[in-house]
Amino acid sequence: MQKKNLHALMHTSTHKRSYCANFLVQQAAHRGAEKRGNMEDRRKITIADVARAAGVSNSAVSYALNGRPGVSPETRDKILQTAHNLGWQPNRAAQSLSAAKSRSIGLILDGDPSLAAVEPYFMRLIAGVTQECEKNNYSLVLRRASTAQAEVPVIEQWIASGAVDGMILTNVEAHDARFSVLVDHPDFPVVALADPSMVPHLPTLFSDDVQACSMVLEHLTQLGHKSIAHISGPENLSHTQIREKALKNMCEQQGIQYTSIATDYTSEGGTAATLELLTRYERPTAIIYDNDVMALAGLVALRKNGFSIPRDMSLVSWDDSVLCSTVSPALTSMYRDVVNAGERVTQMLLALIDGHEAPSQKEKPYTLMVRSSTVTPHHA
Amino acid sequence: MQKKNLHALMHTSTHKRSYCANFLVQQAAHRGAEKRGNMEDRRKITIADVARAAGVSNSAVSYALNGRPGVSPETRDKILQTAHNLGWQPNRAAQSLSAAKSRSIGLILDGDPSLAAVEPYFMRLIAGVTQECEKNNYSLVLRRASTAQAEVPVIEQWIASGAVDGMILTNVEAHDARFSVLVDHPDFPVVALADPSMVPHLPTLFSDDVQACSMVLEHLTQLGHKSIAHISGPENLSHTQIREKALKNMCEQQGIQYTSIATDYTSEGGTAATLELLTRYERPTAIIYDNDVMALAGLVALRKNGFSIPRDMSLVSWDDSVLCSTVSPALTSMYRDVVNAGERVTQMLLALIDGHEAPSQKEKPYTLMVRSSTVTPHHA
DNA sequence: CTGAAAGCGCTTACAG
DNA sequence: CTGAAAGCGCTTACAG
Repeated sequence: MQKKNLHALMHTSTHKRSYCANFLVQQAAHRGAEKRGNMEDRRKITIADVARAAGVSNSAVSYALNGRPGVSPETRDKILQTAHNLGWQPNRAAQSLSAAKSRSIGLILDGDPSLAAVEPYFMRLIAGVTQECEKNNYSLVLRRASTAQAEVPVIEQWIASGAVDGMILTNVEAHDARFSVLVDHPDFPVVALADPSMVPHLPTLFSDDVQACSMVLEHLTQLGHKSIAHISGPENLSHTQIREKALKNMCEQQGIQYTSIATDYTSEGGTAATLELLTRYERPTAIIYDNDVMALAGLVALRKNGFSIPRDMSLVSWDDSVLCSTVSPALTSMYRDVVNAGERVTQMLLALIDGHEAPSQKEKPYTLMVRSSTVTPHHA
Repeated sequence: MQKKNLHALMHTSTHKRSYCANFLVQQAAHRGAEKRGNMEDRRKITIADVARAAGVSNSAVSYALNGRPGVSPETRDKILQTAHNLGWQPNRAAQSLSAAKSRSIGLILDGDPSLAAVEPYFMRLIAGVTQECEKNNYSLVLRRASTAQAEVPVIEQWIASGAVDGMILTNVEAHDARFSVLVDHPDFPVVALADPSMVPHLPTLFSDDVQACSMVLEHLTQLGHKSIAHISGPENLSHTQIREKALKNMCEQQGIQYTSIATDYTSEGGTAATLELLTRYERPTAIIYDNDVMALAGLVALRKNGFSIPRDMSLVSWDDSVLCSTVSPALTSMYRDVVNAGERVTQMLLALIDGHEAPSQKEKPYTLMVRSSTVTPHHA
């Protein structure tokens, strides 16, 4: 039925490109062949098929395919050969059921992952995670929830259903709603991307945001800045809290004026917070933005209000995307290798799944990319 | 036991620091307690446990939980209640094995998904796909390959292992290496995100790039442009070919000078192509970029060469990210609802998996976001 | 070194 | 309306 459709479709499109034409002929031939043995073809090839073809028992096949002792070298070769010839692949569900392992790990996208400001982060993280998964023949199972709270049932399901062997926890919040499920199941492997102080009961891969803060501050104070503002992400995120506290403490210690506004990582939030800063009596001479989208928005907003950048205001962006290096003036920013973090957090999780220890680790340090948006302020 | 932990946790969390310390102590206590009943605790709850607790047979439980006839209303209620009390969740592997369905769909990230230029596209697509998956209780399995060619073994494995019930095909190329595997398995559900003319044997969800081209051209010609350049993505992508052909044809028909340079979607590529354009004898008065990263790079490069934008050159970006609306001048760009495309392509795939027809569909039309980067050229 | 058999947790005809 | 039993495809003690 389907096949007839395809046929018709193909024949009518033959004059489009001879490439298609050829393709279609092969298609047709192939389909013709298929019609015959269809019912039989449908069945997937199992270990029993291989056993029959090789003239051995199922268990011999299993041993051979899993590289275990119990078969003679010759038998093993013969089995491997016929398995390959038949195009056998282990049935995932059967393996999982038998082993009580899914060979999958889970990641839940929370908040709005299509929010421009968080897209690059998640995508890079996923790139790293999948990269490492491929190496170990694991799959990444991706699900989605609107809030940390909404992740709870997904996690419960994962644990009870055995759909994944472990998971990666991102966007940790203070008093995170997910903690209690995880505490109830201390043997479910989990690695968090968060500061250990915020997640004392789980191994974490953490970025050294405190050190990053001190790098930024050192850069700015060396240029002569005495009044600095911080336009941050959402207050309840552990990331935000750590940066906020670190910057505040350091500024106090060094006698630097410090002010901050928490916002939401969006372009609009960045614009609004920047404008709010300008209305304050004492204006800062430098602004640190918690991401690049807000930094760009700030740059544009400042210009519209007659500021020349970097002359009248120095800007630092916390995330370093192409945007920072492409825009003019290029933005000084903190670079963090998120792809690598994805790889490492996956390594840790797989170690945990394999029953090893996975002590918390530090990410590669941030790099401060000094570009054109930070200069010595007027009065200095 | 667990509850006590949580309780304690909450009570102590009144002041920040002691929260951590206390938590650890309880953790330790918890683990200690675990050592005893470990063996029993480890076992997941199965249908047999529920049956025993409810005093019925396994099959009765199965019927009740799956909402099938075969159990009396009272029995059903009792079963559902005890299942819930015990925290039963179906074991995924067992269900998959029995049903020969994984309730998962696959997506392979190819090329370099952490390439700045493709990050937003993939992330939005994934956001849409997972969104729709959640609604239908499906999972998204994500894997990674460096090229279309490298996807082939992954696809073969998926098909033979039953790891996923179907897949979404992206970044289709001319003479795509993946076609032959898919042709060999015509019953494996696949939906492509590509123009039907490039994938005659698969249902597709396609954007109307031809219409989009005509919108852009109409906008530019109405402003008075007579010479237009196109800085495109990689030549072998079906997307690129379609846009290229459409723009070329339309320009010819309307007596507009047309030139194009294929590049790689990167910022560097955009810069280089833009500069190359400037060296040509006849300069265009407007440039269409195939993505926003290149458009921004072009804007900056033009400025560095003394061009005032939009006065000396009109710019159009094909993708509309925050970048386009935030930068100054804001870039005129083509908006495409990729999240929605992700949802719809998933709907199509799930329909196919359920044995329904899934005829090719058109995406929501592009919207031309007219902003400040396109104006009437000097000489007009 | 090899084979017959039980088990993983679910579903589903098939008898009662 | 309900229960006993076989089966999905693999793994793994356990006999030979």
